[in-house]
Amino acid sequence: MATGTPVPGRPVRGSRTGRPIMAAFDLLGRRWALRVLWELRDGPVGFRALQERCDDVSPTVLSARLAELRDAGLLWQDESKAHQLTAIGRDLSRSLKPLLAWSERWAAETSR
Amino acid sequence: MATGTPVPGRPVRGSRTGRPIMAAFDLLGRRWALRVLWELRDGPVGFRALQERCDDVSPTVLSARLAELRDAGLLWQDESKAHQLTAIGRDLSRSLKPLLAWSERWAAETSR
DNA sequence: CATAGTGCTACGTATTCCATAGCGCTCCCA
DNA sequence: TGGGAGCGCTATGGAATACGTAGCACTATG
Repeated sequence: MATGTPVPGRPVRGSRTGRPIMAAFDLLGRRWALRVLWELRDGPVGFRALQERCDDVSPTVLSARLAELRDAGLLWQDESKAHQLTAIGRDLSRSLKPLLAWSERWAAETSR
Repeated sequence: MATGTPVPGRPVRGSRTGRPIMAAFDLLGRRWALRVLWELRDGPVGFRALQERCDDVSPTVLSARLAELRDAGLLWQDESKAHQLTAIGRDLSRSLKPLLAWSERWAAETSR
């Protein structure tokens, strides 16, 4: 699984260029990846708690996403095995904030 | 396919709440969704051209993603069948800009 | 010990994605 | 007016991914 993790600088699934944004799209465009980052935005969370927050995602997939995001350097595990964001991971989390605001405009738009 | 499209205000795959951000995660967390929005950021593009820009994504998936994004109100087709962003779609595209900047910091971080 | 809780893996099934082929249509130019 | 080239998009079968359930190993607590 480690070698399949998208990382900037080398070709990824869906792009031969290795451009960072393409690696990001590959990494984040996998099921539950965005959600996991989102649920970790306020601090460390254990495996089962994280699973609950993600509407009981199957442990198989959660484990795979966590491993990928860890390999990509976005999160890590402390001594108590809890998962939490790294500095660059928190940075990404902040970069996703505009998405929250957008989604509410989208909701307003859609309900009209 | 139309009924499976995530839309804010009703339950989506991965969340019963229907909160807009969750619908967005479901919609955008599908393969090629982010990439398609990205490639449409500068104006209308035809089906085959879009396919090329997305590193020859299979037409099956491209067609599915386009239908979902269309149902979600993020893009539409003009008379010549070219696909382009709606106002709210362009808004989302702008909201993704911070992601580009982040991906470059990530690349710098990773190569060290 | 026993019980309960946590982190995570195994494994079989369901869903999604993918590659290739090709249909129907329009445009162009002989 | 017909033949070719381009377009948008769908059909189909096989490969990859996600899902759901069960359960193992470990720790803390009684």
